[in-house]
Amino acid sequence: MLELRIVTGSNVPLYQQIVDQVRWGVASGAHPVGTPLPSVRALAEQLVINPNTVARAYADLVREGVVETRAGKGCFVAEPRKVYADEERERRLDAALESFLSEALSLGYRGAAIRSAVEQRLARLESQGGTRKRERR
Amino acid sequence: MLELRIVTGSNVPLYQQIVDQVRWGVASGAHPVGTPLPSVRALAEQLVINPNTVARAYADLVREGVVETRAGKGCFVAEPRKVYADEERERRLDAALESFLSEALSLGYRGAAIRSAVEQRLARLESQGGTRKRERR
Amino acid sequence: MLELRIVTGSNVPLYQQIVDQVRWGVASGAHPVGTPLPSVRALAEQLVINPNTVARAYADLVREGVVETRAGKGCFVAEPRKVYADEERERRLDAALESFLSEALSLGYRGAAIRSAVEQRLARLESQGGTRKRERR
Amino acid sequence: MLELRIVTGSNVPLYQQIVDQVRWGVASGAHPVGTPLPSVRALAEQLVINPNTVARAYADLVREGVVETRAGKGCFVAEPRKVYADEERERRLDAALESFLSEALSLGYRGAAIRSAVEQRLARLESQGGTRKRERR
DNA sequence: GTGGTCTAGACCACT
DNA sequence: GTGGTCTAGACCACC
Repeated sequence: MLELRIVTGSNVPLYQQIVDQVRWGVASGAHPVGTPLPSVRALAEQLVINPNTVARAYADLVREGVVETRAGKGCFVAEPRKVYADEERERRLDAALESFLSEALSLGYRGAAIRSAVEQRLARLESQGGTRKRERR
Repeated sequence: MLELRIVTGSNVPLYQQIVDQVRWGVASGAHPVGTPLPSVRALAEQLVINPNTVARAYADLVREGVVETRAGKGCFVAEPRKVYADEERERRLDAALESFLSEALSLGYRGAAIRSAVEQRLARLESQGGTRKRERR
Repeated sequence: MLELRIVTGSNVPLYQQIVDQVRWGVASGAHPVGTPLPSVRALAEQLVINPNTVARAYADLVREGVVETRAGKGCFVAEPRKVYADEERERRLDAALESFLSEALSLGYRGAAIRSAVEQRLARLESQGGTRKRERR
Repeated sequence: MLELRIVTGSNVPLYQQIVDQVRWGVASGAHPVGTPLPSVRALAEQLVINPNTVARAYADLVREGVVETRAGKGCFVAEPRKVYADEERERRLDAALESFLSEALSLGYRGAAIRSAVEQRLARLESQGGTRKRERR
Protein backbone atom coordinates (compact mmCIF):
# COMPACT_ATOMS: atom_id res chain seq x y z
CA MET A 1 0.00 0.00 0.00
CA LEU A 2 1.13 3.54 -0.67
CA GLU A 3 2.58 5.06 2.44
CA LEU A 4 3.13 8.80 2.34
CA ARG A 5 4.79 11.12 4.78
CA ILE A 6 4.92 14.90 4.66
CA VAL A 7 6.87 17.61 6.44
CA THR A 8 4.99 20.83 7.11
CA GLY A 9 8.03 22.95 7.99
CA SER A 10 9.71 22.34 4.65
CA ASN A 11 10.06 24.79 1.81
CA VAL A 12 8.72 22.16 -0.54
CA PRO A 13 4.96 22.59 -1.04
CA LEU A 14 2.77 19.91 0.49
CA TYR A 15 1.22 18.91 -2.83
CA GLN A 16 4.70 18.64 -4.29
CA GLN A 17 5.81 16.28 -1.56
CA ILE A 18 2.89 14.01 -2.30
CA VAL A 19 3.57 14.12 -6.01
CA ASP A 20 7.26 13.35 -5.49
CA GLN A 21 6.65 10.44 -3.20
CA VAL A 22 4.07 8.82 -5.41
CA ARG A 23 6.26 9.34 -8.43
CA TRP A 24 9.24 7.89 -6.60
CA GLY A 25 7.29 4.89 -5.40
CA VAL A 26 6.02 4.23 -8.87
CA ALA A 27 9.34 4.76 -10.62
CA SER A 28 11.19 2.54 -8.18
CA GLY A 29 8.81 -0.30 -8.90
CA ALA A 30 7.28 -0.52 -5.47
CA HIS A 31 3.85 0.10 -6.92
CA PRO A 32 3.07 -1.80 -10.14
CA VAL A 33 0.56 -0.59 -12.72
CA GLY A 34 -2.94 -0.73 -11.32
CA THR A 35 -2.07 -0.16 -7.67
CA PRO A 36 -4.83 1.95 -6.11
CA LEU A 37 -4.06 5.25 -4.40
CA PRO A 38 -5.85 6.28 -1.21
CA SER A 39 -8.92 8.41 -1.79
CA VAL A 40 -8.46 12.16 -1.63
CA ARG A 41 -10.44 12.47 1.55
CA ALA A 42 -8.78 9.49 3.23
CA LEU A 43 -5.31 10.76 2.48
CA ALA A 44 -6.17 14.30 3.52
CA GLU A 45 -7.45 12.99 6.81
CA GLN A 46 -4.42 10.79 7.33
CA LEU A 47 -1.94 13.59 6.62
CA VAL A 48 -4.07 16.18 8.43
CA ILE A 49 -4.06 18.56 5.50
CA ASN A 50 -6.66 20.18 3.32
CA PRO A 51 -8.36 17.85 0.80
CA ASN A 52 -7.81 20.53 -1.85
CA THR A 53 -4.09 20.03 -1.47
CA VAL A 54 -4.36 16.29 -2.01
CA ALA A 55 -6.69 16.81 -4.95
CA ARG A 56 -4.21 19.13 -6.56
CA ALA A 57 -1.39 16.60 -6.10
CA TYR A 58 -3.50 13.89 -7.71
CA ALA A 59 -4.46 16.19 -10.55
CA ASP A 60 -0.78 16.87 -11.23
CA LEU A 61 -0.03 13.14 -11.22
CA VAL A 62 -2.86 12.53 -13.65
CA ARG A 63 -1.71 15.32 -15.93
CA GLU A 64 1.78 13.80 -15.93
CA GLY A 65 0.40 10.37 -16.70
CA VAL A 66 1.77 8.71 -13.58
CA VAL A 67 -1.67 7.80 -12.32
CA GLU A 68 -5.11 7.67 -13.89
CA THR A 69 -8.56 8.12 -12.44
CA ARG A 70 -11.39 5.69 -13.19
CA ALA A 71 -14.72 7.37 -12.69
CA GLY A 72 -16.39 6.30 -9.47
CA LYS A 73 -13.52 3.99 -8.56
CA GLY A 74 -10.56 6.17 -7.62
CA CYS A 75 -6.96 6.73 -8.66
CA PHE A 76 -4.61 3.99 -9.91
CA VAL A 77 -0.99 3.79 -11.01
CA ALA A 78 -0.96 4.17 -14.80
CA GLU A 79 1.11 2.78 -17.65
CA PRO A 80 4.40 4.73 -17.73
CA ARG A 81 5.04 7.36 -20.41
CA LYS A 82 7.56 10.08 -21.14
CA VAL A 83 6.97 13.73 -20.42
CA TYR A 84 10.01 15.83 -21.29
CA ALA A 85 12.43 15.50 -24.16
CA ASP A 86 15.77 14.16 -23.04
CA GLU A 87 17.70 17.36 -23.64
CA GLU A 88 15.15 19.39 -21.75
CA ARG A 89 15.32 16.99 -18.81
CA GLU A 90 19.07 17.14 -18.80
CA ARG A 91 19.17 20.90 -18.99
CA ARG A 92 16.77 21.23 -16.09
CA LEU A 93 18.65 18.70 -14.00
CA ASP A 94 21.88 20.54 -14.65
CA ALA A 95 20.42 23.87 -13.62
CA ALA A 96 19.01 22.42 -10.41
CA LEU A 97 22.28 20.70 -9.67
CA GLU A 98 24.29 23.86 -10.17
CA SER A 99 21.94 25.77 -7.92
CA PHE A 100 22.32 23.14 -5.21
CA LEU A 101 26.09 22.93 -5.53
CA SER A 102 26.51 26.71 -5.52
CA GLU A 103 24.63 26.88 -2.24
CA ALA A 104 26.57 24.00 -0.74
CA LEU A 105 29.95 25.36 -1.79
CA SER A 106 29.00 28.80 -0.61
CA LEU A 107 28.15 27.34 2.78
CA GLY A 108 31.64 25.93 2.92
CA TYR A 109 30.84 22.31 2.20
CA ARG A 110 33.33 20.43 0.06
CA GLY A 111 33.14 17.36 -2.18
CA ALA A 112 33.14 14.65 0.44
CA ALA A 113 30.54 16.30 2.66
CA ILE A 114 28.27 17.01 -0.29
CA ARG A 115 28.54 13.45 -1.59
CA SER A 116 27.70 12.03 1.80
CA ALA A 117 24.69 14.32 2.25
CA VAL A 118 23.30 13.36 -1.15
CA GLU A 119 23.99 9.70 -0.45
CA GLN A 120 22.19 9.75 2.86
CA ARG A 121 19.11 11.40 1.42
CA LEU A 122 18.92 9.04 -1.51
CA ALA A 123 19.38 6.03 0.72
CA ARG A 124 16.53 7.23 2.89
CA LEU A 125 14.29 7.73 -0.13
CA GLU A 126 15.13 4.30 -1.48
CA SER A 127 14.49 2.54 1.80
CA GLN A 128 11.04 4.16 1.80
CA GLY A 129 10.14 3.54 -1.79
CA GLY A 130 11.38 0.05 -2.60
CA THR A 131 14.18 -1.03 -4.92
CA ARG A 132 12.89 -2.87 -7.95
CA LYS A 133 13.27 -1.10 -11.24
CA ARG A 134 10.73 -0.07 -13.80
CA GLU A 135 11.84 0.98 -17.25
CA ARG A 136 10.22 3.88 -19.00
CA ARG A 137 8.79 3.25 -22.46
CA MET B 1 34.44 39.44 -16.18
CA LEU B 2 31.24 38.14 -14.67
CA GLU B 3 28.94 36.78 -17.33
CA LEU B 4 25.42 36.02 -16.26
CA ARG B 5 22.48 34.50 -18.04
CA ILE B 6 18.92 34.05 -16.91
CA VAL B 7 15.89 32.13 -18.05
CA THR B 8 12.53 33.86 -17.74
CA GLY B 9 9.49 31.70 -17.31
CA SER B 10 11.38 29.19 -15.18
CA ASN B 11 10.06 28.15 -11.79
CA VAL B 12 13.19 29.55 -10.16
CA PRO B 13 13.01 33.29 -9.40
CA LEU B 14 15.14 35.66 -11.46
CA TYR B 15 16.94 37.06 -8.44
CA GLN B 16 17.71 33.52 -7.32
CA GLN B 17 19.24 32.68 -10.68
CA ILE B 18 21.54 35.67 -10.34
CA VAL B 19 22.47 34.70 -6.79
CA ASP B 20 23.17 31.12 -7.86
CA GLN B 21 25.37 32.09 -10.75
CA VAL B 22 27.42 34.61 -8.82
CA ARG B 23 27.83 32.16 -5.96
CA TRP B 24 28.87 29.48 -8.39
CA GLY B 25 31.39 31.73 -10.08
CA VAL B 26 32.87 32.74 -6.77
CA ALA B 27 32.84 29.29 -5.16
CA SER B 28 34.38 27.65 -8.20
CA GLY B 29 37.24 30.09 -8.03
CA ALA B 30 36.49 31.85 -11.30
CA HIS B 31 36.12 35.22 -9.56
CA PRO B 32 38.79 36.02 -6.98
CA VAL B 33 38.26 38.37 -4.04
CA GLY B 34 37.86 41.94 -5.19
CA THR B 35 36.35 41.16 -8.58
CA PRO B 36 33.80 43.86 -9.34
CA LEU B 37 30.25 42.85 -10.21
CA PRO B 38 28.40 44.71 -12.95
CA SER B 39 26.51 47.71 -11.63
CA VAL B 40 22.89 47.14 -10.74
CA ARG B 41 21.66 49.24 -13.62
CA ALA B 42 24.09 47.79 -16.14
CA LEU B 43 23.21 44.19 -15.30
CA ALA B 44 19.50 44.98 -15.32
CA GLU B 45 19.85 46.44 -18.78
CA GLN B 46 21.94 43.53 -20.01
CA LEU B 47 19.49 40.93 -18.72
CA VAL B 48 16.49 43.06 -19.70
CA ILE B 49 15.01 42.90 -16.23
CA ASN B 50 14.12 45.45 -13.61
CA PRO B 51 16.98 47.02 -11.64
CA ASN B 52 15.12 46.23 -8.42
CA THR B 53 15.41 42.54 -9.15
CA VAL B 54 19.17 42.81 -9.59
CA ALA B 55 19.43 44.93 -6.46
CA ARG B 56 17.59 42.29 -4.50
CA ALA B 57 19.93 39.58 -5.72
CA TYR B 58 22.94 41.68 -4.76
CA ALA B 59 21.46 42.39 -1.34
CA ASP B 60 21.06 38.65 -0.76
CA LEU B 61 24.66 38.05 -1.77
CA VAL B 62 25.79 40.73 0.67
CA ARG B 63 23.82 39.13 3.47
CA GLU B 64 25.46 35.80 2.76
CA GLY B 65 28.90 37.37 2.80
CA VAL B 66 29.69 36.45 -0.79
CA VAL B 67 29.85 40.04 -1.93
CA GLU B 68 30.30 43.44 -0.34
CA THR B 69 29.14 46.86 -1.44
CA ARG B 70 31.13 50.03 -1.09
CA ALA B 71 28.79 52.99 -1.04
CA GLY B 72 29.00 54.92 -4.26
CA LYS B 73 31.55 52.51 -5.68
CA GLY B 74 29.83 49.25 -6.47
CA CYS B 75 29.74 45.55 -5.56
CA PHE B 76 32.82 43.38 -5.19
CA VAL B 77 33.54 39.74 -4.38
CA ALA B 78 34.21 39.66 -0.64
CA GLU B 79 36.77 37.98 1.54
CA PRO B 80 35.24 34.58 2.40
CA ARG B 81 33.94 34.32 5.93
CA LYS B 82 31.82 32.05 8.02
CA VAL B 83 28.37 33.60 8.32
CA TYR B 84 26.12 30.85 9.59
CA ALA B 85 26.27 28.65 12.66
CA ASP B 86 26.88 24.97 12.03
CA GLU B 87 23.27 24.00 12.66
CA GLU B 88 22.10 26.69 10.28
CA ARG B 89 24.53 25.57 7.60
CA GLU B 90 23.20 22.05 7.91
CA ARG B 91 19.65 23.29 7.75
CA ARG B 92 20.42 25.22 4.58
CA LEU B 93 22.27 22.35 2.97
CA ASP B 94 19.32 20.10 3.71
CA ALA B 95 16.86 22.57 2.26
CA ALA B 96 18.92 23.00 -0.88
CA LEU B 97 19.31 19.26 -1.24
CA GLU B 98 15.59 18.78 -0.78
CA SER B 99 14.82 21.28 -3.51
CA PHE B 100 17.30 19.69 -5.85
CA LEU B 101 16.07 16.16 -5.29
CA SER B 102 12.50 17.27 -5.62
CA GLU B 103 13.29 18.78 -9.01
CA ALA B 104 15.30 15.75 -10.09
CA LEU B 105 12.52 13.37 -9.10
CA SER B 106 9.99 15.55 -10.88
CA LEU B 107 12.08 15.18 -14.00
CA GLY B 108 11.92 11.43 -13.67
CA TYR B 109 15.48 10.80 -12.52
CA ARG B 110 16.10 8.08 -9.98
CA GLY B 111 18.89 7.17 -7.59
CA ALA B 112 21.56 5.99 -9.97
CA ALA B 113 21.13 8.81 -12.47
CA ILE B 114 21.12 11.45 -9.76
CA ARG B 115 24.23 10.02 -8.13
CA SER B 116 26.07 9.98 -11.41
CA ALA B 117 25.08 13.55 -12.25
CA VAL B 118 26.26 14.81 -8.88
CA GLU B 119 29.43 12.79 -9.17
CA GLN B 120 30.26 14.12 -12.62
CA ARG B 121 29.80 17.73 -11.61
CA LEU B 122 31.85 17.38 -8.46
CA ALA B 123 34.63 15.58 -10.30
CA ARG B 124 34.74 18.31 -12.91
CA LEU B 125 34.87 20.96 -10.25
CA GLU B 126 37.63 19.23 -8.34
CA SER B 127 39.73 18.64 -11.42
CA GLN B 128 39.69 22.41 -11.94
CA GLY B 129 40.90 22.82 -8.40
CA GLY B 130 38.12 25.32 -7.90
CA THR B 131 37.11 24.05 -4.52
CA ARG B 132 40.56 24.58 -3.10
CA LYS B 133 40.88 28.18 -4.15
CA ARG B 134 38.60 29.73 -1.62
CA GLU B 135 39.30 28.40 1.84
CA ARG B 136 37.58 30.23 4.64
CA ARG B 137 39.73 31.59 7.39
CA MET C 1 -1.51 41.30 19.76
CA LEU C 2 1.43 42.84 17.99
CA GLU C 3 1.16 46.62 17.97
CA LEU C 4 3.54 48.42 15.72
CA ARG C 5 4.22 52.08 15.14
CA ILE C 6 6.46 53.76 12.63
CA VAL C 7 7.86 57.22 12.04
CA THR C 8 8.11 58.42 8.46
CA GLY C 9 10.76 60.95 7.63
CA SER C 10 13.21 59.38 10.05
CA ASN C 11 16.68 58.41 8.91
CA VAL C 12 15.93 54.79 9.78
CA PRO C 13 14.17 52.85 6.98
CA LEU C 14 10.54 51.89 7.47
CA TYR C 15 11.18 48.18 7.00
CA GLN C 16 13.95 48.42 9.59
CA GLN C 17 11.61 50.01 12.09
CA ILE C 18 9.22 47.12 11.66
CA VAL C 19 12.01 44.58 12.02
CA ASP C 20 13.29 46.31 15.16
CA GLN C 21 9.91 46.43 16.81
CA VAL C 22 9.01 42.83 16.08
CA ARG C 23 12.44 41.68 17.25
CA TRP C 24 12.07 43.75 20.38
CA GLY C 25 8.64 42.33 21.11
CA VAL C 26 9.86 38.81 20.62
CA ALA C 27 13.17 39.18 22.44
CA SER C 28 11.55 40.89 25.41
CA GLY C 29 9.19 37.97 25.78
CA ALA C 30 6.04 39.88 24.94
CA HIS C 31 5.26 37.59 22.00
CA PRO C 32 5.70 33.87 22.67
CA VAL C 33 6.47 31.30 19.98
CA GLY C 34 3.53 30.86 17.64
CA THR C 35 2.12 34.36 17.99
CA PRO C 36 0.73 35.38 14.60
CA LEU C 37 1.93 38.60 13.00
CA PRO C 38 -0.57 40.81 11.20
CA SER C 39 -0.91 39.91 7.54
CA VAL C 40 1.27 41.86 5.14
CA ARG C 41 -1.68 43.67 3.65
CA ALA C 42 -3.34 44.39 6.98
CA LEU C 43 -0.20 45.87 8.51
CA ALA C 44 0.51 47.88 5.40
CA GLU C 45 -2.96 49.35 5.58
CA GLN C 46 -2.69 50.04 9.30
CA LEU C 47 0.68 51.80 8.96
CA VAL C 48 -0.38 53.46 5.70
CA ILE C 49 2.65 52.19 3.85
CA ASN C 50 3.18 49.96 0.84
CA PRO C 51 2.65 46.20 1.31
CA ASN C 52 6.02 45.60 -0.33
CA THR C 53 7.74 47.40 2.51
CA VAL C 54 6.04 45.20 5.09
CA ALA C 55 6.81 42.11 3.05
CA ARG C 56 10.45 43.05 2.97
CA ALA C 57 10.55 43.48 6.73
CA TYR C 58 8.90 40.09 7.20
CA ALA C 59 11.36 38.48 4.80
CA ASP C 60 14.24 39.88 6.84
CA LEU C 61 12.72 38.51 10.04
CA VAL C 62 12.38 35.10 8.41
CA ARG C 63 16.01 35.16 7.33
CA GLU C 64 17.05 35.95 10.88
CA GLY C 65 14.98 33.10 12.24
CA VAL C 66 12.76 35.36 14.35
CA VAL C 67 9.65 34.54 12.40
CA GLU C 68 8.49 31.81 10.05
CA THR C 69 5.93 31.87 7.29
CA ARG C 70 3.53 29.08 6.52
CA ALA C 71 2.47 29.29 2.92
CA GLY C 72 -1.08 30.53 2.62
CA LYS C 73 -1.39 30.86 6.38
CA GLY C 74 0.67 33.80 7.51
CA CYS C 75 3.66 34.75 9.64
CA PHE C 76 4.29 33.46 13.13
CA VAL C 77 6.91 33.95 15.84
CA ALA C 78 9.36 31.08 15.37
CA GLU C 79 11.10 28.71 17.71
CA PRO C 80 14.35 30.50 18.65
CA ARG C 81 17.44 29.10 16.98
CA LYS C 82 21.04 29.99 16.43
CA VAL C 83 21.43 31.33 12.91
CA TYR C 84 24.79 33.04 12.81
CA ALA C 85 28.29 31.82 13.56
CA ASP C 86 29.96 33.36 16.58
CA GLU C 87 32.21 35.62 14.52
CA GLU C 88 29.21 36.81 12.54
CA ARG C 89 27.23 37.52 15.69
CA GLU C 90 30.11 39.61 16.99
CA ARG C 91 30.37 41.43 13.71
CA ARG C 92 26.68 42.23 13.82
CA LEU C 93 26.73 43.32 17.43
CA ASP C 94 29.64 45.62 16.64
CA ALA C 95 27.88 47.10 13.65
CA ALA C 96 24.70 47.69 15.65
CA LEU C 97 26.69 49.24 18.48
CA GLU C 98 28.52 51.48 16.07
CA SER C 99 25.28 52.71 14.58
CA PHE C 100 23.81 53.35 17.99
CA LEU C 101 26.83 55.21 19.31
CA SER C 102 27.07 57.22 16.14
CA GLU C 103 23.48 58.35 16.58
CA ALA C 104 23.95 59.05 20.30
CA LEU C 105 27.06 61.11 19.66
CA SER C 106 25.27 62.99 16.89
CA LEU C 107 22.61 63.90 19.41
CA GLY C 108 25.24 65.32 21.71
CA TYR C 109 25.26 62.57 24.31
CA ARG C 110 28.54 61.63 25.90
CA GLY C 111 29.91 58.68 27.83
CA ALA C 112 28.10 59.04 31.13
CA ALA C 113 24.70 59.79 29.61
CA ILE C 114 24.98 56.93 27.15
CA ARG C 115 26.00 54.49 29.86
CA SER C 116 23.09 55.50 32.04
CA ALA C 117 20.59 55.23 29.19
CA VAL C 118 21.79 51.74 28.31
CA GLU C 119 21.82 50.77 31.96
CA GLN C 120 18.27 51.96 32.56
CA ARG C 121 16.87 50.09 29.60
CA LEU C 122 18.64 46.88 30.45
CA ALA C 123 17.58 47.08 34.08
CA ARG C 124 13.97 47.63 33.05
CA LEU C 125 14.15 44.68 30.70
CA GLU C 126 15.68 42.40 33.29
CA SER C 127 13.19 43.36 35.96
CA GLN C 128 10.48 42.17 33.57
CA GLY C 129 12.33 38.91 33.21
CA GLY C 130 12.01 39.32 29.47
CA THR C 131 15.52 38.25 28.69
CA ARG C 132 15.07 34.94 30.38
CA LYS C 133 11.96 33.94 28.54
CA ARG C 134 13.50 33.06 25.27
CA GLU C 135 16.53 30.86 25.74
CA ARG C 136 17.90 29.29 22.59
CA ARG C 137 18.20 25.56 22.55
CA MET D 1 45.99 68.50 17.47
CA LEU D 2 42.93 66.76 16.09
CA GLU D 3 43.68 63.16 15.29
CA LEU D 4 41.10 61.36 13.19
CA ARG D 5 40.80 57.76 12.16
CA ILE D 6 38.31 56.23 9.77
CA VAL D 7 37.22 52.73 8.88
CA THR D 8 36.32 52.16 5.24
CA GLY D 9 34.61 48.79 5.70
CA SER D 10 32.06 50.16 8.16
CA ASN D 11 28.40 50.83 7.50
CA VAL D 12 28.84 54.31 8.95
CA PRO D 13 29.48 56.84 6.17
CA LEU D 14 32.95 58.30 6.01
CA TYR D 15 31.76 61.88 6.47
CA GLN D 16 29.73 60.75 9.46
CA GLN D 17 32.77 59.20 11.10
CA ILE D 18 34.64 62.47 10.75
CA VAL D 19 31.73 64.46 12.13
CA ASP D 20 31.33 62.09 15.07
CA GLN D 21 34.98 62.15 16.00
CA VAL D 22 35.29 65.89 15.85
CA ARG D 23 32.08 66.29 17.83
CA TRP D 24 33.28 63.79 20.39
CA GLY D 25 36.68 65.45 20.70
CA VAL D 26 35.06 68.83 21.17
CA ALA D 27 32.37 67.64 23.57
CA SER D 28 34.86 65.76 25.71
CA GLY D 29 36.91 68.90 26.14
CA ALA D 30 39.98 67.69 24.33
CA HIS D 31 39.72 70.57 21.89
CA PRO D 32 38.89 73.96 23.45
CA VAL D 33 37.15 76.75 21.57
CA GLY D 34 39.41 78.11 18.84
CA THR D 35 41.34 74.92 18.14
CA PRO D 36 42.05 74.79 14.41
CA LEU D 37 40.93 71.81 12.29
CA PRO D 38 43.15 70.43 9.53
CA SER D 39 42.46 71.90 6.11
CA VAL D 40 40.06 69.99 3.90
CA ARG D 41 42.79 68.99 1.48
CA ALA D 42 45.27 68.05 4.19
CA LEU D 43 42.78 65.82 5.96
CA ALA D 44 41.61 64.25 2.73
CA GLU D 45 45.18 63.41 1.87
CA GLN D 46 45.91 62.06 5.33
CA LEU D 47 42.82 59.81 5.37
CA VAL D 48 43.20 58.92 1.69
CA ILE D 49 39.63 59.86 0.86
CA ASN D 50 37.94 62.29 -1.49
CA PRO D 51 38.21 65.98 -0.47
CA ASN D 52 34.48 66.30 -1.18
CA THR D 53 33.81 63.90 1.66
CA VAL D 54 35.85 65.94 4.10
CA ALA D 55 34.24 69.14 2.89
CA ARG D 56 30.81 67.67 3.48
CA ALA D 57 31.75 66.64 7.01
CA TYR D 58 33.04 70.15 7.77
CA ALA D 59 29.89 71.67 6.29
CA ASP D 60 27.77 69.53 8.59
CA LEU D 61 29.85 70.55 11.59
CA VAL D 62 29.47 74.21 10.64
CA ARG D 63 25.73 73.83 10.19
CA GLU D 64 25.50 72.26 13.62
CA GLY D 65 27.55 75.03 15.15
CA VAL D 66 30.33 72.79 16.42
CA VAL D 67 32.95 74.52 14.30
CA GLU D 68 33.08 77.78 12.38
CA THR D 69 34.99 78.82 9.30
CA ARG D 70 36.93 82.06 9.13
CA ALA D 71 37.39 83.18 5.55
CA GLY D 72 40.86 82.55 4.26
CA LYS D 73 41.98 81.06 7.58
CA GLY D 74 40.26 77.69 7.94
CA CYS D 75 37.98 75.87 10.38
CA PHE D 76 38.02 76.32 14.17
CA VAL D 77 36.16 74.86 17.11
CA ALA D 78 33.23 77.19 17.86
CA GLU D 79 31.39 78.29 20.97
CA PRO D 80 28.99 75.49 21.99
CA ARG D 81 25.27 75.79 21.36
CA LYS D 82 22.22 73.58 21.48
CA VAL D 83 20.60 71.96 18.45
CA TYR D 84 17.69 69.74 19.42
CA ALA D 85 15.07 70.22 22.09
CA ASP D 86 15.63 67.93 25.04
CA GLU D 87 12.57 65.78 24.45
CA GLU D 88 13.47 65.33 20.82
CA ARG D 89 17.00 64.26 21.74
CA GLU D 90 15.69 61.84 24.30
CA ARG D 91 13.17 60.35 21.93
CA ARG D 92 15.79 59.81 19.27
CA LEU D 93 18.24 58.30 21.71
CA ASP D 94 15.57 55.94 22.94
CA ALA D 95 14.69 54.81 19.45
CA ALA D 96 18.32 54.18 18.58
CA LEU D 97 18.86 52.33 21.83
CA GLU D 98 15.85 50.11 21.30
CA SER D 99 17.01 49.32 17.80
CA PHE D 100 20.45 48.38 19.08
CA LEU D 101 19.13 46.29 21.96
CA SER D 102 16.61 44.47 19.78
CA GLU D 103 19.42 43.43 17.47
CA ALA D 104 21.68 42.41 20.35
CA LEU D 105 18.97 40.40 22.11
CA SER D 106 17.95 38.81 18.85
CA LEU D 107 21.54 37.70 18.33
CA GLY D 108 21.38 36.00 21.69
CA TYR D 109 23.41 38.46 23.71
CA ARG D 110 22.26 39.08 27.26
CA GLY D 111 22.66 41.93 29.74
CA ALA D 112 26.22 41.32 30.84
CA ALA D 113 27.61 40.82 27.36
CA ILE D 114 25.84 43.91 26.05
CA ARG D 115 27.06 46.05 28.92
CA SER D 116 30.61 44.93 28.40
CA ALA D 117 30.48 45.59 24.64
CA VAL D 118 29.14 49.09 25.18
CA GLU D 119 31.70 49.72 27.90
CA GLN D 120 34.60 48.65 25.73
CA ARG D 121 33.56 50.85 22.86
CA LEU D 122 33.03 53.88 25.04
CA ALA D 123 36.35 53.36 26.77
CA ARG D 124 38.07 53.23 23.41
CA LEU D 125 36.37 56.42 22.28
CA GLU D 126 37.29 58.20 25.49
CA SER D 127 40.91 57.15 25.36
CA GLN D 128 41.03 58.68 21.88
CA GLY D 129 39.17 61.86 22.57
CA GLY D 130 40.32 63.03 25.99
CA THR D 131 38.37 63.21 29.25
CA ARG D 132 37.83 66.77 30.42
CA LYS D 133 34.26 67.98 30.35
CA ARG D 134 32.65 70.89 28.59
CA GLU D 135 29.15 71.99 29.49
CA ARG D 136 26.68 73.02 26.84
CA ARG D 137 25.10 76.47 27.14
C1' DG E 1 -7.41 34.44 2.17
C1' DT E 2 -2.02 34.14 2.66
C1' DG E 3 3.00 35.38 1.30
C1' DG E 4 6.41 35.74 -2.84
C1' DT E 5 7.98 37.76 -7.14
C1' DC E 6 8.41 41.19 -10.62
C1' DT E 7 7.92 45.67 -12.96
C1' DA E 8 7.95 50.71 -13.42
C1' DG E 9 9.54 54.65 -11.88
C1' DA E 10 10.77 57.95 -8.09
C1' DC E 11 13.91 59.89 -4.62
C1' DC E 12 17.85 59.79 -1.46
C1' DA E 13 22.69 59.01 0.31
C1' DC E 14 27.42 58.39 -0.75
C1' DT E 15 31.71 59.16 -3.39
C1' DG F 1 28.24 57.66 -11.24
C1' DT F 2 27.10 54.03 -7.34
C1' DG F 3 23.70 51.26 -4.24
C1' DG F 4 19.46 51.69 -1.00
C1' DT F 5 14.64 52.73 -0.10
C1' DC F 6 9.88 53.34 -1.14
C1' DT F 7 5.56 53.34 -3.83
C1' DA F 8 2.07 51.58 -7.06
C1' DG F 9 0.11 47.95 -8.91
C1' DA F 10 0.35 43.38 -11.20
C1' DC F 11 0.51 38.26 -11.20
C1' DC F 12 1.46 33.76 -9.19
C1' DA F 13 1.65 29.84 -5.77
C1' DC F 14 -0.24 27.90 -1.79
C1' DC F 15 -3.95 26.55 1.30
